[in-house]
Amino acid sequence: MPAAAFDIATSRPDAAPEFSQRQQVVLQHALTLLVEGGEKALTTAGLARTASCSKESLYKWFGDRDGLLAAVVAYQASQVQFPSEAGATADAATFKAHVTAFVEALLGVLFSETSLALNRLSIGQSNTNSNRLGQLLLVRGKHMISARARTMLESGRHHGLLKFDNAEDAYQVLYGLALRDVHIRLLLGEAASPAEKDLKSQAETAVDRFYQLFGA
Amino acid sequence: MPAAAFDIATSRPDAAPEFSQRQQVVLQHALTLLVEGGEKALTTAGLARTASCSKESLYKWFGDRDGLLAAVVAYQASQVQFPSEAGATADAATFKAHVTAFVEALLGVLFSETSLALNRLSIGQSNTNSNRLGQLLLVRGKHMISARARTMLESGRHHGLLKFDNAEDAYQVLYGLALRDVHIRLLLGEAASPAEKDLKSQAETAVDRFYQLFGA
DNA sequence: CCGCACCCGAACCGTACGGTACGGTTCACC
DNA sequence: GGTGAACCGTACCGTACGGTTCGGGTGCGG
Repeated sequence: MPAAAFDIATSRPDAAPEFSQRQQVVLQHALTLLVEGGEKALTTAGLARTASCSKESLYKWFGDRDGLLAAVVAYQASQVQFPSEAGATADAATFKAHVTAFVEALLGVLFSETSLALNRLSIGQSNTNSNRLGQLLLVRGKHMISARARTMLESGRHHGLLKFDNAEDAYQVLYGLALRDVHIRLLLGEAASPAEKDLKSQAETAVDRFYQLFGA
Repeated sequence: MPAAAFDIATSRPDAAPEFSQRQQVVLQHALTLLVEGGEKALTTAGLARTASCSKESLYKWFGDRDGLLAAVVAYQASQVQFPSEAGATADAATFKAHVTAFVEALLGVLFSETSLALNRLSIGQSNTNSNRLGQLLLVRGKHMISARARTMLESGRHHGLLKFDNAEDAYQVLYGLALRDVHIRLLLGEAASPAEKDLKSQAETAVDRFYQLFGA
């Protein structure tokens, strides 16, 4: 992304955005504004003031305001990292622990204020301008995660630890058991209860129930 | 709501809004605009033109634009009706069928374009102006439904058909099994797959799994 | 020293939209 | 027929914000 404006249409979904150092700092400021005040708090003038850059640079780098929003989503998606799963299927106990760790990491990401803010942004824009943001968040975020999860679950099935027909279906059940209606409630602005903030026990409960349904 | 502006702060959460006939027609037009083009498509001038009323009336009835949005949410929430549960716990089979019907109705509501549009609207506004819309949707929508569901599930437990400690917890699991990540994907603008549109079989699968976890 | 690339800050423009004011019409009621 | 409330249509105002332009400053290669 050296000189041309950020264009989601021509960038491969799995390609790293490769923003310059300066641009990443600006995008981080944009993210902060979004978390604090939602979409209407992210104005080009406000971002330029906050990040101490000129509006001219914003437009040179990101094309227009939509490009800026897309860049923020792409940037944040590239920041999310999940724990590696090397050799996680050694035995039944460590595999289950690995699944639990995955769910806990998933909850940690989805319940973070930045993730909530970007989901709110993408959802709010999802019935305008051909819905680029929603697609971006899905492709760069959810679909990547679900692919990771499917390979993990299929590894468990391959080792005789799990039993299911359709990995995608099994993952969706695991997702539902872990998230239930908490995600939508948080998106709507309700505060999480103390129990819901205990991600570790939430993940354990979800995985226990998942094993009741899909354990071999 | 005869002459005063709609004020969420003073209206009881469980009170019917009681909009006049004319106002309901206008709110229906507003809902249509929202479904078609999202929040930015609902302008006061546009609504006045579409509904053949004057902006002056809009401001007299609803106070300001935020009041209009709140009125739309309240109006639509008052329109949602669930099947009655009279004598549903006669025997095990009819109770399970009743639970399945409830889940199917829940899916039907949450997957409808109007519900999706209002959720998008509320979520998009949830970090601005003290988040009145999100609270309204939660109180008038989700919490009412969850109360209905809890009494239904507790009736099942009372008749020895279900087994759980916490009805709220059990309901959330049922919700998660039914919705999984479909709701958030629809909110983000992804189209539902053919299988996901078959609400009846979706509900049956979810209830079967629910019974595996909580059946007596 | 010159030119060039890059960037900041500020001023500027056009427009869309929230909100208000006003004249004219309908209609119920006396 | 007179009166007043409710309402429509339209014109109008103020402002916020997206987007552009311009002057000036800094660093660098030649």
